[in-house]
Amino acid sequence: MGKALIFDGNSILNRAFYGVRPLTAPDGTPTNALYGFIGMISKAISQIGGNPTYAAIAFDLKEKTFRHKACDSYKATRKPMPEELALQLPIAHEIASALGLRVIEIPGYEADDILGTLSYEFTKTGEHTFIVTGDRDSFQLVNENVTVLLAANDETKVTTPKEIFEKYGVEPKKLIDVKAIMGDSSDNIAGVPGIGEKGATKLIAEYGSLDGVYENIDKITGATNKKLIEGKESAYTSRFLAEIKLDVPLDCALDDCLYKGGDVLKLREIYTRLGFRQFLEKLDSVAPEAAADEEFKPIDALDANEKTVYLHCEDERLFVSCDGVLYSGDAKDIARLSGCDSCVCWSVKDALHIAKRENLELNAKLDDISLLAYVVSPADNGVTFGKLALDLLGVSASEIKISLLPKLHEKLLERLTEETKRLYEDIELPLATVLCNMEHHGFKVDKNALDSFGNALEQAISEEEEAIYTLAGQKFNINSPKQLGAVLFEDLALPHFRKTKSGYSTDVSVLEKLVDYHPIVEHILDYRKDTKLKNTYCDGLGKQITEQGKIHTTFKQAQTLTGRLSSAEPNLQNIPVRSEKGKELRRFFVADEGCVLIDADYSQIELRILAHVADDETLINAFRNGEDIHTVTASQVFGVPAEFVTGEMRKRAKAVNFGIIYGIGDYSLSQDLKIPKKVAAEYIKSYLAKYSGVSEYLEATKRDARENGFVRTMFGRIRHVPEINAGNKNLQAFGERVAMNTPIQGAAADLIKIAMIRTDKMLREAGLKARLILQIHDELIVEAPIEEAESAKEILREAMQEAAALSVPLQVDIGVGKSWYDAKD
DNA sequence: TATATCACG
DNA sequence: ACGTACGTGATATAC
Repeated sequence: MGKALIFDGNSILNRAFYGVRPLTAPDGTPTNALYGFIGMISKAISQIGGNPTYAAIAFDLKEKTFRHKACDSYKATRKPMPEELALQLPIAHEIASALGLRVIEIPGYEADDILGTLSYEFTKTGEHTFIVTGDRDSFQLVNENVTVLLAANDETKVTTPKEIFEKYGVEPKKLIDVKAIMGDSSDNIAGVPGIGEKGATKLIAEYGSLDGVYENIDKITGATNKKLIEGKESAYTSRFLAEIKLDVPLDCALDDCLYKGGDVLKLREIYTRLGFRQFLEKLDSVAPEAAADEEFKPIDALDANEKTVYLHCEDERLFVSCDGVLYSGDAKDIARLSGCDSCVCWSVKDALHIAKRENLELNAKLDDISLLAYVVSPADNGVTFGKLALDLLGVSASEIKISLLPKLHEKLLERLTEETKRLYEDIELPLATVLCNMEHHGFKVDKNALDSFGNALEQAISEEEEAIYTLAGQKFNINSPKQLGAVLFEDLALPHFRKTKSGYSTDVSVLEKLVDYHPIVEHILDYRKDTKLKNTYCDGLGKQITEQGKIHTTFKQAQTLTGRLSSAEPNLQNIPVRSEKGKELRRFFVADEGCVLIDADYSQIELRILAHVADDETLINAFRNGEDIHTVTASQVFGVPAEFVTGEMRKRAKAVNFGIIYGIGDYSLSQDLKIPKKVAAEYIKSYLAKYSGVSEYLEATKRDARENGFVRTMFGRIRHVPEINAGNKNLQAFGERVAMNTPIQGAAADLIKIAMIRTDKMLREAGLKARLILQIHDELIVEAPIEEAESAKEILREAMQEAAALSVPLQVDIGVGKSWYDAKD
């Protein structure tokens, strides 16, 4: 017996639209529904074991406001399709067809009726039919030859007659009669008013059908009887509407639905247009294109003198394109590039690292393609070659192809605006050199002390383990949220406050609520803290210490959506500080011999930027007068003079200030402060009333984002916010928060980058050996020979404080010490 | 590979 | 009725 696979096109496209986060093609077309659509179709094909004999997809035609028999209110109340989805509908047709599905639309009939008819016809030819849909209407079609695959967000659930009987208590065909009585508001089927799913199911299970119910109407008593009699006409109309037709006049022969596989060329074209890299790569693996590997000449043959060269460095290898000819060589061959006029790199920082190691200077004018791409449009999870090649050139590539660098460079220059050009030239590009030096310099760490701290933790962890096992009365893996959840919420029967998609939540906020219920909880919290410190910091960092006793992080400069740097392998931007025990780790981050560390951080940088960009009088005055900002906010929000602000009021005001920066919500503020949502909402309202400049600014920013599709920092950095115009309400709300937060967080990121470039420059010009070694978003660390400490400190202060002239002063707090712990006070 | 958790600003 | 603050990276377990 062969297999026939048929899809409810509108239904799965709709599911995909609401289930997949917003995505857009390079030209701005929304593509999220298409992305999910393709995924569901491929998944269904593989789920039925591949190679169906027949494959088709049914769509509703647009003008389906009536259904065969006059019923003019039918679906009249349905909301119109959101524009973002409507735009994707014709492309879905195109894709379905390219995937090898026969597309069927019949005027006057719904997709359901087409599916019904097809399954009926396929059953006659001896096929087993699989119907893929997102809603349950098709369940009435299920029988031993017809299976429904219900496409949920992530999984498809197979539905057989047996399962329907178990779940609904009637056989599939009887679902029509059930629906005739219970109705279906989403389909505007009235049913019998007053009887719902339970009652309808019971009636049909007992009397077999709608006719059976009315034949036995005398046996039915009470209110149900009355409702049934009054609703009889509606019930029969509803039954007509609920029954899927099996005799739709198809406009094609069954043989037209024979499945012959997808059209790879056509799919490649569509996926490229839409920016679907992953699907493209899958196509490539199925039907590899004759993409000839790049051929390289030995680099000895290169004469770069006064030329423009394109360079990519990969570990120890160099790849160069010059005059359209490709060369490859070793790190040492970077010398061959001296004398070139212009060196366009994928990553200037990588190139500088190699040059540094070879004790060479790259004198040419340098350009950085990844950074150009970053200022043009920062990407989710960072700028990568693959994404860029696809967006700009429509080429699918999983690794860097040197031959494409010239084209990418050209395309990016076309997209550069005056503002992003300045951001690139004045900030990102010069910063790359600074970061290279910081990474190369590294941070000295006392490995022995780190190890002994780790051993002490180990001791504590064992004791906590013991206590936990004893209190639980069993041994189990405390690190497994699943096992821990079972112990806490089943064996010990503690109340669970929250669930994750895979079970009970066991995170701190939950555990903290449980400490008074059982002594085990305290131990688990300690165990969590200590294993985190041991695994991530003692052991994790320990592995990264070089023979020279230093740790060299890698700063990713084209990674975040806001313009911040990120630090990885290891991450030195999340070394503990909030807890006393964790903070101890900073004692092991030390200055080199004869040196001290100078640690400087901006005070309230984001609120100061908010004051400036929002031009809020109250906020500006508070900063100009050097007042404590959280106290001022408390005084405003709670309507009391500053001298009457209590510690608790200040704490709450501080949370409100954070909330404003993040794009506030009453629920989250209430969670944070452990106060009722209503009270939190009042705080916010009160804040926005007092800080009218901020309020107006936030509204204007959201409006701009909706109109332009992106937001911008005062230094010209942009971030696209497609979410703000999404169909999904939660996503829209997220888009609004992003729109409010990014200009602030982003400007702070821009500002400290400027400060870093200035610090580096000023230290060098002063002839000092002191150097920047670390950045943690609003904090800079310089390592300086002891005798330079004072001058380096003043340079750092000036570089940071005068990085930009805002309408409020920038305040920098500085400490000096032998270790990071000592330097931060 | 994805999820849960937790470290930071 | 639902879901809930912005931005990251590392580690563990479990699929």
